[in-house]
Amino acid sequence: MILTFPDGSQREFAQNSTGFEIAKSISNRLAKEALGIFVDEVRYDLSRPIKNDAKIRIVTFEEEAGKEIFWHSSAHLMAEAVELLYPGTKFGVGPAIENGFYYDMDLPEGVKLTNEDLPRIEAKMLELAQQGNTFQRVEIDWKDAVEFFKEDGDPYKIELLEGLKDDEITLYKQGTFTDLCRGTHVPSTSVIKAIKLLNISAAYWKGDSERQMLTRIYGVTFPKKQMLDDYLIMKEEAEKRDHRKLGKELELFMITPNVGAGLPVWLPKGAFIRRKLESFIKDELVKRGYVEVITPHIGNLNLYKTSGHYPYYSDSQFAPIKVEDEEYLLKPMNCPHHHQIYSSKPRSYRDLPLRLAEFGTVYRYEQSGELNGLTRVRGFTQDDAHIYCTHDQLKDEIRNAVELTQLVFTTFGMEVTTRLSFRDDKPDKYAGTDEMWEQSERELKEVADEMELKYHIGLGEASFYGPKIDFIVRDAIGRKWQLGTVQVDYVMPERFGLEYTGSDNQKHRPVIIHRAPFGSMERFMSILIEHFAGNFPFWLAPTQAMILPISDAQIEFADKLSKDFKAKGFRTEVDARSEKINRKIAESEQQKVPISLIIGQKEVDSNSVSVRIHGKGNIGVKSVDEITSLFYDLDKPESTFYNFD
RNA sequence: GCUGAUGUAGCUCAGCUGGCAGAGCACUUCCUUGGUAAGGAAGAGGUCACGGGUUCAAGUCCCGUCAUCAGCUCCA
Repeated sequence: MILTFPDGSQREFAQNSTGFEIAKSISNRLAKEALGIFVDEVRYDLSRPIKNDAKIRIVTFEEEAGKEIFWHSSAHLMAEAVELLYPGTKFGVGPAIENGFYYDMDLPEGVKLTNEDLPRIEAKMLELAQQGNTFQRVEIDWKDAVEFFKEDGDPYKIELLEGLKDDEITLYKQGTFTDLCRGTHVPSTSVIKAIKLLNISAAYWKGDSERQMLTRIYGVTFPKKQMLDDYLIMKEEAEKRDHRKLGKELELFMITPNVGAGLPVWLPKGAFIRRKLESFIKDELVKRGYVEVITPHIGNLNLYKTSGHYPYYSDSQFAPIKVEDEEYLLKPMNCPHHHQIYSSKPRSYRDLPLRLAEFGTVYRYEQSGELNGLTRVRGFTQDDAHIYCTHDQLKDEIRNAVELTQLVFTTFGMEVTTRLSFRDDKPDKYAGTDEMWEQSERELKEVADEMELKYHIGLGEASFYGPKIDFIVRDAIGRKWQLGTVQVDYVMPERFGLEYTGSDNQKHRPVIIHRAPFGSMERFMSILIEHFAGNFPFWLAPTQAMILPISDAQIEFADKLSKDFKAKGFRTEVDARSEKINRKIAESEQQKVPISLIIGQKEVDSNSVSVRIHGKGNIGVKSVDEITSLFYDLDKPESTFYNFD
């Protein structure tokens, strides 16, 4: 048979040659590193005979598919270890994930695992890996498979089989462990050289909170020990960026049960950065024709009954406040308030688009288990705006809103993924007519295509009143969070009876765009802190420069310098303690102050400063005029990534 | 909300099998006046998350509550 390689070259192989033999014929090294083989885009085990002419591609750990095979096989290995250590364990599913794998299992009565048990399982896995057991693929009848797992006493596998009646069933066997699995697997457990089990937690069977809670163990493995070491170092570095840790160290915010879970309190430095971000956006709003409004933190419950938020989201709202026969809700959304502003007077098509903006604080009763630093809270501020426009204006307005959101991410150099959040086929989740949905999804997609956004479509991710374009970022430890959002809404204009008078002197419904480039200030701050690892650029830093006199003799000069800088609008402090200069520098660096200005007698005599850039070091002496002009250059968003070289 | 772990000084953490509450950093005072990442000494600082229980005796064991962390479920 003729096999075609990825580079287009062809070679003849005996029929029923295996991937392993093919790899071996290329090089011994490839044979050692190969984990699987694509045969006409279908993944094969290396030991599986290839029957016909095909396009093939050998897979190693270097690529995603290789990692997937490797980690999925590792999940089987872990299951084998657990089954040996805790006989009677029943197994759910054990997939590869982005950075490793997990396996969900139902441990025998009375067995409770904690993180302390992980090294023991790791050791067992390593022992089994070293045995070099092969993964054997067994094709089997559906009935025989059910029979097998009945005997094995594993109800979860039988349930999985129920969903696979029409499929070809395969089992994989390595050592003493046999699993229902479609594969692919590594040739032998011996390729797994380094193992780290990361944590142990719980997960519902099939993700259904009504069903059995299973024990889930997460782990990661590598073909080389060094790769694990690198991974662990990276992970440690990432944890250092955690905004909860930095928020405390840099005194940015605090969360205390005395105020309430999920209700962050902003300390002076964090509040400063947040205000700075707000004014960054406000400058853009002026340029883009928005007008600012201010609305109260609570609103009549009827407002939310009209909008439909109340029935849809009553579970995640704070209970209504009853005052003199009226009920009020801590506002979970700003939109109904803004709609009142729209409808406060007759609107003409000449008034549109009307763009109402507000940093509006909203309150949602998130489940206690969901709360997480600043990324998931119960009170947060949206950089919200509602754009009321005509159909003709809609696409332009969506485009403008998306551009503003992109400006935010490019300014800070953040990597985002874009998702078109559309509805799924569960009609009770959504309001509005099919026509409205089809139209608004089409329009969103058209804009996304015209702007050449790279996006994926998230079915079922829409809000109840319309589809959205969401911008999603990752935090330091890889968790994904939605930040910016642009949403199309045909439903609220109906519900609130919003109208404008057209050029035809007839009444028409406007369309609404909900949009928030940062999303929530709290969540954005959390991501920003992690993104910069606390090293805020000059224009955002609460203290921009720390002035460090070497001895008491220079304090007077330092104070005068600081006063002059402050008069120019810069944020400088003087460290006048009787500490050695090394100490002062160390602390200024630890506080991640962008610039330290060291003042000795030489600098006083020559009206200059010795300049030290955070994370870079000493860049030499500059005159006071030079440093002032550098400060002016640095003090704007465009200088976020200023290069000091 | 669910499962599990954790909660000791402002911070980071030790405290064994129940027997006087500990360290480093930070803080205060004093000494030191220095050239690019932590000078020295002394002092002060605690309802061991909260509530209950067992015990002669509880930071330590048991129960409950709250909070935090990990994951699941949810997220306008």
